Amino acid sequence: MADGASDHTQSRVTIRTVATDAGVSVAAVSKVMRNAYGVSDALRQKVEASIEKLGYRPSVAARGMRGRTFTLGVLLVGIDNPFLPGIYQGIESVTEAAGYKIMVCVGAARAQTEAQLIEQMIDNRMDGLILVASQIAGDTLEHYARQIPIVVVGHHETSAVGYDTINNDDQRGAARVVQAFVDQGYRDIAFLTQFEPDDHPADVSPQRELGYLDAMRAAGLADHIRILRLPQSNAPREQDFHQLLTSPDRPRAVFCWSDLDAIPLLGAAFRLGIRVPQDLAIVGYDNSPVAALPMVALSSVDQDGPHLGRLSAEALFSRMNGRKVAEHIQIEPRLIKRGSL
Amino acid sequence: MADGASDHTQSRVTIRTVATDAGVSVAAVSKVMRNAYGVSDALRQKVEASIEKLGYRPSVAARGMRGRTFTLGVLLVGIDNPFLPGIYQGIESVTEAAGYKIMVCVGAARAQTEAQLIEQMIDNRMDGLILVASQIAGDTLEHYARQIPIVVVGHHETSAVGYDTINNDDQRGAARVVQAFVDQGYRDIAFLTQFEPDDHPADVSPQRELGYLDAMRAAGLADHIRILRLPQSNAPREQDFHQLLTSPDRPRAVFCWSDLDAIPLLGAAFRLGIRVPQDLAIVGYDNSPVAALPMVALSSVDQDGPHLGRLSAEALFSRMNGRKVAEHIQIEPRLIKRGSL
DNA sequence: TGATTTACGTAGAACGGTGCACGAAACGGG
DNA sequence: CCCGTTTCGTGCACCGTTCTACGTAAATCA
Repeated sequence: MADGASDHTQSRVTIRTVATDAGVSVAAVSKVMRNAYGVSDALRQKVEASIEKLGYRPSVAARGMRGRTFTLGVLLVGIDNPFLPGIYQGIESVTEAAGYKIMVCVGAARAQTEAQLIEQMIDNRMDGLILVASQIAGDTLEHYARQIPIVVVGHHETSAVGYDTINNDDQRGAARVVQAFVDQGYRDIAFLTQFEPDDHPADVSPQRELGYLDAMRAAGLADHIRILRLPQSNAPREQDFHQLLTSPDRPRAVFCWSDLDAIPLLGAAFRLGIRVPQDLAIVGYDNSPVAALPMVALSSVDQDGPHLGRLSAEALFSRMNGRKVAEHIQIEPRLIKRGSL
Repeated sequence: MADGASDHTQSRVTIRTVATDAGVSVAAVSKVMRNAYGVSDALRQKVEASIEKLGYRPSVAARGMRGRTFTLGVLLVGIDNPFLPGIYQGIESVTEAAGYKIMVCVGAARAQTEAQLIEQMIDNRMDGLILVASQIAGDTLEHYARQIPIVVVGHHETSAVGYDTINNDDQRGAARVVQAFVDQGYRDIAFLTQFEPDDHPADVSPQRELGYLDAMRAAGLADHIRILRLPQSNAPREQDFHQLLTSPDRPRAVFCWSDLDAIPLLGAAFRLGIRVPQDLAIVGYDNSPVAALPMVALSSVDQDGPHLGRLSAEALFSRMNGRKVAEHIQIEPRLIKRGSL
């Protein structure tokens, strides 16, 4: 445990330093910084000159104690999820234009860790929070939402009252996949997931499962419904896939809840010499960059991450500006067809 | 631009609330929190009971004004670089054990943006900084290092005095690749990069270039030295690759500065029907997860990101504990051979 | 037992900002 | 020319912690 402190005593330039240098009061400098009402041009220029000269930057921490930090917190599920960069980029484009900064916390897809990270961001006095694919339960979120404006992306809490949700329509996306399979003449279509729908019904995977079930029934394929539920894990699951693919009743087509599993599955098939799509058709979800590689050529549902990101940042701003009634937006997913289907 | 503030006036539980509730002074509560000297068991228990009851969490921002925040800042080049998750995980493993939190800023591989982000983290009163693959010039870093303890990963500033650097030995890694090519009988070995060595000689790519040059000369292949320098860009570069691969003097073997370019190059080759490795051998750097997919099977140099991460966090802690003399650590890279070579 | 430590708890001044309340000019209308 | 408005700048009380300095009571020693 680290305990001592080094002497990085570069005696920081504070608002007082600037005030002294410019020969005005501290309050005057503060006013200039916040461009508040009641500042003459002469004053403004004096102060700005001193700020420039001294290289003054206000302390976000200190500012946060009374005012706002102009910083938004973004909680990401993990750092290696291909679905995140697009969303992040969308968020950033909006926040940057608004002059807000972003601080990121990286979760571990465990609800308790994520709650800690949310608290950390609150304790760091962020002005608002965007939670991406968080697994936290709805009532916990309502609790935090009373303390800070929150927008959730990738989590379907449509009855949430204290915060907004932004999603692609996962049920519709799943339906699109089933439809595409059916159009190609497939009937034996399985759904692969690693989540129990009862645990976190608001998560994306159960939503996709629901969409799959409905679409299969609507297509008259209720008898062919088949859910392959892997044990939940972050570890590579080559064994599971190997077993699945070599089993005598291997499905003809598999819809994977995410590219995260679809791509390794494709890899396992490749290794076993199973031809895709002749012997096995696969479709994933999230349209990660890897899916687009020609040697992968995985069909996948695109969520338009940047759009989701932009919408969530905009929703957060409007909420920070006083909107009280919750918004629940869903955008249209799009199936990108490649060689695997 | 957002300007109003909502009424998230959940009147936060502060140290004063706790003090009143427990019937002690504010200072006493503070002492318990920091488990400082001079607290009786009775006092501690009273206070802890109140903390528990009220769900008190200290404000990091306020704490940062006088003491330490127990939070480290991590600056990442971008969010979609496959080389980052491993490093991040390594950092996290040691910071978590030490009871420190992490806040992340995501750069854009532009020096100016990154400088702003560093300032942002300083302004947010982080206790120390880990910069991953930052492109900031050495003297700028020295400047910031006077204000806050800094460790740099993935940037070879071996003469740095005010901060530490942790790297894999990129020159050696490159040499390993050349050696492996030579061992297989290749002579026409090109190096593919998108960076000018003069711009940022401390970056990893110029280091790998240097290692390539030395190794080629050492192997008596000075005449076969060939640097393919793409225009620097984040955009997909299918055209560049297409042109390179269809050119009459296409090299027999290509060592890519990073999997970031090696994988798309492999994709372009696949699309053109160029057999790998029969017609074209490719080796990358960073050993990203995608490289391990059987249909990709890209040979690549592994840096052991988690190890780099752990070392950097440890270096940061030791620096925060008062070490003044800079440390410059290099670990051994390892070539992972797969089908592409 | 009296003198000295030692242990414990508290007051209060920082830290670096914000923003309200106030006063002093400058302005303008009758 | 007087008085009510604006306009501009300042003083100061916060915000939620840390931490030094200090007072008091208990424990230790001679």
